[in-house]
Amino acid sequence: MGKRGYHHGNLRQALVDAALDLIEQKGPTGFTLSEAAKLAGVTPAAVYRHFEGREDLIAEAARQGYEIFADVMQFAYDSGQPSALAAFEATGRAYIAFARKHPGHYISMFESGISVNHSPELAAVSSRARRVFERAAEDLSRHIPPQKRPPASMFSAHIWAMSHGVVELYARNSPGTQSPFPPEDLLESGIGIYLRGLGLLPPDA
Amino acid sequence: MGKRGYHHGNLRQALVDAALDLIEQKGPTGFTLSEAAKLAGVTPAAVYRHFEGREDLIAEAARQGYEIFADVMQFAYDSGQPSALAAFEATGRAYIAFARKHPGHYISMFESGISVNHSPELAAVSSRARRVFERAAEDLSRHIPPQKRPPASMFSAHIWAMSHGVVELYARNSPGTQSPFPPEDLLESGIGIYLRGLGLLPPDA
DNA sequence: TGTACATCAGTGAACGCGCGTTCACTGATGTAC
DNA sequence: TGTACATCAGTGAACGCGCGTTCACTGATGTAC
Repeated sequence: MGKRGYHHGNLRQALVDAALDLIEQKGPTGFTLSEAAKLAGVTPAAVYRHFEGREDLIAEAARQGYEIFADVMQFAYDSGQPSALAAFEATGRAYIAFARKHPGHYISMFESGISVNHSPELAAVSSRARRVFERAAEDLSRHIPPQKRPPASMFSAHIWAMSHGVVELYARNSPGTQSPFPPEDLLESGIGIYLRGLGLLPPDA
Repeated sequence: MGKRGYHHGNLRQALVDAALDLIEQKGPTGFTLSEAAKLAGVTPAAVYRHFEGREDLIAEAARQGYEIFADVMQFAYDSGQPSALAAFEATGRAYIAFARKHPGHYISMFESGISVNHSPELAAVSSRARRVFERAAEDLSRHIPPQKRPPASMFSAHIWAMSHGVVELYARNSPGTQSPFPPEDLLESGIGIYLRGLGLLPPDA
């Protein structure tokens, strides 16, 4: 199944890239199939050779995003081993690094309104990403005395929520508000305080 | 300047209410000026008697949202006095209660892409809301020994981020994901752990 | 190597649609006398 | 109280636009012989 040759070469991926560009620039609302086609140097009708339609194209952008996201998180997790704490903190940093480096993907995944159940592939890769996050939380929570240990999934939900909140509120200039601190620092210090609250960091580091 | 009488009575507010309904149901993307007019029982052109256009209508919905939001936060803050901790926790709870009770407003404010600088009124009321939040954080941070005290604005940014993240990720069914915990509990426990990390709650409550 | 043929990615024209916005108007309401 | 007039909220028709999508087609590419 050679993709080289033919008229365009690899229009499918070119369309995904165009969509990511547009979504990054103009938000999920501003993205139109026609414009993505134009950006890829092709007629709107050509899109239908590769995708079922507009939503399907966004879903593919999101899928590729989750794929990168899951890989990046997995790599961060692995590289922090064997320390549970280091692994956990690395996944936190990887989260925000991903959002910064791949804003088009991030928006497709979390702000485009696409359902994670759009396709089985999308559902699969999104839960792969979630599992990395949860595993990091589980490993770390083993260091907490059982009687005061919150469920690992709650733990990871807290961190995910704070990460996402930081990205949405402070890592974009959109709300017109200036972020008072660099998002990376904001998240890192927030997670630090949270982990201290769990007794996983010394009380006065 | 009597608003009663005339043809409709109070079309301006009816349009805002219609917009809020639509935004709540179909997201900021799904909202159209024409549909809002139809919902208010009026021709699209009539909207232009009261608003400059589509964006202006959304901005007014957001403005009313911030107004309610700031009031609610202020009330929560006041009713937690004189305890700084109680006041702080009350504003946290008020945040998520607002998001739950006024989803249309919440979306207009934070997800519609409207700039907080659309109008001076909008900018003013949004910073009023932020100030309540920051004041609660400042009061509370006075109980932290100065040398290990983070800036109050960072503190409030952490809490705001976690609150927003919980709302976006777990208080909507949109991503198809089931929330593993009620958002209220998730946020309350998250804030509790965070405050413990700051030494503002006993280590094993 | 050269020719005939099959494939199928991308074309270009067309469609119906709902959008936001404009404009001259109309007719219910409020007001002056 | 009644009549003439002014106001102006909402109408209805029209606009140009870009959207997503369809369809029969064409012509560059790859393949068989």
